[in-house]
Amino acid sequence: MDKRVVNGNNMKSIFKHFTEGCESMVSNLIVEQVECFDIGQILESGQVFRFEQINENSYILIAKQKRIKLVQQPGSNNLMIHHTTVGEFDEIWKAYFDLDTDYKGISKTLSDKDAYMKAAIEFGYGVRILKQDPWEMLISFIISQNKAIPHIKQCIANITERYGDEIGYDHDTDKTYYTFPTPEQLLRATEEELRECKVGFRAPYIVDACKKVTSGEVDLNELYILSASEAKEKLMQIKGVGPKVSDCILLFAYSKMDLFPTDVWIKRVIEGMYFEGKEISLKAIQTFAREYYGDLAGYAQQYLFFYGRENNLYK
DNA sequence: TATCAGGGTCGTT
DNA sequence: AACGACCCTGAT
Repeated sequence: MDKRVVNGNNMKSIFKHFTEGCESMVSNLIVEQVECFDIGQILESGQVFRFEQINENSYILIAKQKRIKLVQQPGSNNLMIHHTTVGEFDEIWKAYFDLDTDYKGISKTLSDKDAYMKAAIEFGYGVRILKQDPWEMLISFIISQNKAIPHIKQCIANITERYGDEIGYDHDTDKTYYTFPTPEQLLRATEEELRECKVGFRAPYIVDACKKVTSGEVDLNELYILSASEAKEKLMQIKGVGPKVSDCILLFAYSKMDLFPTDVWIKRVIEGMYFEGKEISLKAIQTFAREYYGDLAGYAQQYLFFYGRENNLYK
């Protein structure tokens, strides 16, 4: 058994590297001492759509052109990642899972705000904000509008099966998985074909996104260096991308952490917690969040979304 | 069987 | 600024 210990990031994580059986040449990895990290909470917090739960403690995740299996025992600070390597961990997963960010400090600051936030963070202590692919987030959140999460996942799966490249077969789920199609690959899809993927009235929006991204009219790489409001303006040039969808893209792919995507769930939670259940405008919620949570608004949103939706609060 | 809402946005008043 | 329409699906 090949065993290796690597150390050294802000979290002082230790990685053990091992190979298991002879099923494949790709090895597995144990990440030790992960803080504020619960893989189930992270995946179920509504920011990512390409995963499946295998059992209570295991998930398959498709991201970064790869398929990994994640296992974490309840309350454990150890995370096992199957089908990956130490090299891949350093290059890909460390950033993807935002492991260099001090969630202990962030959750402490937010918990001290008020009892509601404290309760939300106690409930979702292991929530993190992933750093995902901009193009995939753009298409995924265009699809998300006026849809339930299981349906969103289904549409995205349909699109990847039809236009992505095969990644491989998974024994646990008995399914074959595909990459998320590139803008060039998805550009080949007609509106009618997209409707066959069940995206409905969003099909022309996806066509428009493909055109504007492949032509360079909207440069997704440029958005990293733009301010949140400038980037938002760019994204909203694409049909079907409004304020909520662009906020999600900028939070979940570009780490613009001061944004506060406001959907029906968050709206209800904020109204219930801070406005005595009275209905207030989206604009008022944005203003409140920006002032109250400051540059931690994005994190607050994620804790509140998970808390509110998992507990069906204020419905 | 019918109605409704779901991580909103667009086009029309 | 307000309002209905919109594909499709699962829950009542």
